[in-house]
Amino acid sequence: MDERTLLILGLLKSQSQHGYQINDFIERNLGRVSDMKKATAYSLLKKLNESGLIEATTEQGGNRPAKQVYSITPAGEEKFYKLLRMSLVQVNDYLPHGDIGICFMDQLPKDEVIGYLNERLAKTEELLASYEDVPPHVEHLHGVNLTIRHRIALFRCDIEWMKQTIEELRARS
Amino acid sequence: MDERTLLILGLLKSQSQHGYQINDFIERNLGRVSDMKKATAYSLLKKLNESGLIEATTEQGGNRPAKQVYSITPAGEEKFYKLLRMSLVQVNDYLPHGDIGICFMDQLPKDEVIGYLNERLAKTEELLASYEDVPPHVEHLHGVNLTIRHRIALFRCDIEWMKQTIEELRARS
DNA sequence: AGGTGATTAGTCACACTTGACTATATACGT
DNA sequence: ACGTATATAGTCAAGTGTGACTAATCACCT
Repeated sequence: MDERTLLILGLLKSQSQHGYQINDFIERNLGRVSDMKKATAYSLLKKLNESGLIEATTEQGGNRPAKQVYSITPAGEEKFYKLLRMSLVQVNDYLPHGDIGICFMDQLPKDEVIGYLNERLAKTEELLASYEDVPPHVEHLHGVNLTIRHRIALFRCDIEWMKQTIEELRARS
Repeated sequence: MDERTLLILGLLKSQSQHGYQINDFIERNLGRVSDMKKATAYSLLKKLNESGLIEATTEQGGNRPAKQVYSITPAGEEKFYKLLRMSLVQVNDYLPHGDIGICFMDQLPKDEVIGYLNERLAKTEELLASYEDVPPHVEHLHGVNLTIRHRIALFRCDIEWMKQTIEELRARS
């Protein structure tokens, strides 16, 4: 949740905006960095507002319904820097999602498992290709490009591991 | 949540046991594969019991309070195999935890960021070493060893990425 | 026989997250 | 002028996950 707070504060730091814009930006540009959903963003905005890290001004545009425009407060900026520093020193400890299945692989015939892993391997290679093809560029967020490289590296690592695992299974008596 | 169901069904498939044993086994042997907490395990057991995938028999031992012993049902075994197959073909899509901070790194002085990343690098190397040193061995769950290798590979990948990133930051005008 | 700490066994209130829903405004074709 | 599709802006019920708590038993010392 700290990560998500950091994200919202970071976006509001560069520009005041309302919930919709924030969610839109995340969906369009940061889908590879965060999977926060709209409803979560709104509820976080509400919480951050209540705790004084951001403040809302009601904007009346024509005869539209009123919208809230959120801006970061000084307290919010402080929190932003604190969370940013925390995030930068934080070790990534992966719990790869699919590894519980790997634990129980002996419950299926070896050849069937090899088939599934090959399927997974192919899908992962496709996904990797989609990252390699599209050179990303989020205007003022240079760091995003580094995260894309990060994920490419992780996919390659996963692919190597799968190949090695399949090889080893094949070699089993 | 499917992953967690798979884990519980898998453990009950090899042996009927109560909630405490399940949680204990996860904490002791599978801390590197799942981070499911005790309360979650109990609530899952309850749900799986209600939906007929497992069944509970009350065990009265001496004058202790009664405990529930859970066993997998035929429906549960079917579900187990279904989830296992799903898990094996499922692509891992990493959203590395710390990458939101990376996105905003330009908000801090370059040298400060390099300092933090070096700290993170050192911590990750330590963690990697702890995985490399202790040769793991979970008796009847041979697949666990493969997951350990998986995580070692991911740590190495992360380390490479950090080194590369730090290098690039250093090289910036 | 009494105290202390670990082990066994489990519950519960609370926080977080999201799918599905509401509702207005704007664009655009016909 | 009218439908209808899309963008804008947000809410809410329901599900998931867990820290903190309760409570009995056991091991061991003194």
